[in-house]
Amino acid sequence: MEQLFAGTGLFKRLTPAQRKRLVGACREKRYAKGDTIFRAGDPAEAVCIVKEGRVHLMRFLESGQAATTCVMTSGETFCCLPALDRKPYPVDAVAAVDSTVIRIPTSVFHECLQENPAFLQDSLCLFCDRLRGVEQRSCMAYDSTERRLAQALVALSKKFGDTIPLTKHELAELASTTVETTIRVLSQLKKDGIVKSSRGSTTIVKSEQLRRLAGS
Amino acid sequence: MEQLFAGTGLFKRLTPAQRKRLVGACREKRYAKGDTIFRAGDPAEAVCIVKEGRVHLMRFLESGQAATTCVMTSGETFCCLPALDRKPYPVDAVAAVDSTVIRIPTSVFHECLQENPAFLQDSLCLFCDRLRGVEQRSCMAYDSTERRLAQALVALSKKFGDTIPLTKHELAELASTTVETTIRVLSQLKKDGIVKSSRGSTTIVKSEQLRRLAGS
DNA sequence: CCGCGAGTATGACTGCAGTCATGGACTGAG
DNA sequence: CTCAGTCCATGACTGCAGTCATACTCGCGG
Repeated sequence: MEQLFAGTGLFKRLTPAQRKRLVGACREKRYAKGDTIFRAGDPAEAVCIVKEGRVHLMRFLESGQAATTCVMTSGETFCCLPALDRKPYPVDAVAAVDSTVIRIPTSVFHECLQENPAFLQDSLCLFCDRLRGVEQRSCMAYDSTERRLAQALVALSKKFGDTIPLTKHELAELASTTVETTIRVLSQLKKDGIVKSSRGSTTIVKSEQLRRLAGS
Repeated sequence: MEQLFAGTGLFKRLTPAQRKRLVGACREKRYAKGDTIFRAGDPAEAVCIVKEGRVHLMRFLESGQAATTCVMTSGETFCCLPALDRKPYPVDAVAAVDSTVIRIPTSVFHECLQENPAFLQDSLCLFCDRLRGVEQRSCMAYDSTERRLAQALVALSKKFGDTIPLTKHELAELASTTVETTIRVLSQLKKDGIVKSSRGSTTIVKSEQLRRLAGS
């Protein structure tokens, strides 16, 4: 448990006492595949760390379709934003597979923030990065679906390596498109020898070419 | 000059000494319509405040077309992000009309940040808001152009009031669409009595209905 | 006064990707 | 084994919005 906090960059400058306090306060919880961990609009009760499994952060668009904004895997922290500004969660969090999540009460997190300027500064840095990332990605929305899919695959390969264990449906939600279009694009990429794909997973074969499709 | 800093929420908890230092360090500069203030990728030399005029922050998409991400008017501060993380500007800044801009050297801004935790905290808050805003808007990309335009108009009316002094071309760049489509949509809205429009400006007539089109 | 450029407007055409429908393959439960 | 449910795949159709072409109006400079 301790090493979860040591490993996560955000927590690296906590004092030992603070770290201990966090560890003492946090609770572990299991979720079955498909379970909702929290919904957009819920009060932000906890900062979460994925201990094991995979959690998707998603928004539901006006059109009714779901869009996955972020895939969190083992060791990753999510929803520090609501903990920092004490506003409700902005997204839904759903367990994409059976998962274990560690929950740190917002209040404790917030206390540490108040008493530790170094932690405050690291949080600010994290947010600078996030902001750049989101602004970057928000342009990508106007690209072709092929490019969006390529970008999604490239991003995922940083987490999962060359074999990405997501269904076509999940890929579609990440690229904000439909399953059908996802399959059509992947079929084309397969013909070009850029990826392989099987039930529930997609494997990148020529990462260089894929990266080029994604555009930089 | 002083009141610019007092007015901007971000600077409200600077000490008098810090405020004086900022005022002493900053330089005023005039830009003609169309001038580039800085380009994406340039090192972040200054935090900017629009003293007078209108500045557009824009990105150039892979497709080559320009997208305006933000319209800054008198009194507004922009590009604190690069000042905070000391990375290059992420967007281009262009004077949309003849404008005067106050430039605060990044170094001074950064010094204040280091020595003043309250300022640090306010910066973090600002970024929380920005992050929520951008994430919100990034979903909007997948809406219809009509809704995007409606949202752009609603947002602009908060800065300019009911009459928005932008050309159709500028509106198009804000909604990430083309001039032609913008004109077509506005024509429809005009027929429905929701807006009026003339050369170089658009006036909102039925803001309630427009807001409904924008979706919440 | 004329010419030019910017802004606005409209029509015709096209293409990307979403929708709908159908069917096959695999997996797990009972 | 059977059945149901999920996942993958493909074809036919459609519509939104982008592209291209054209033209009118306004304002400014020479």
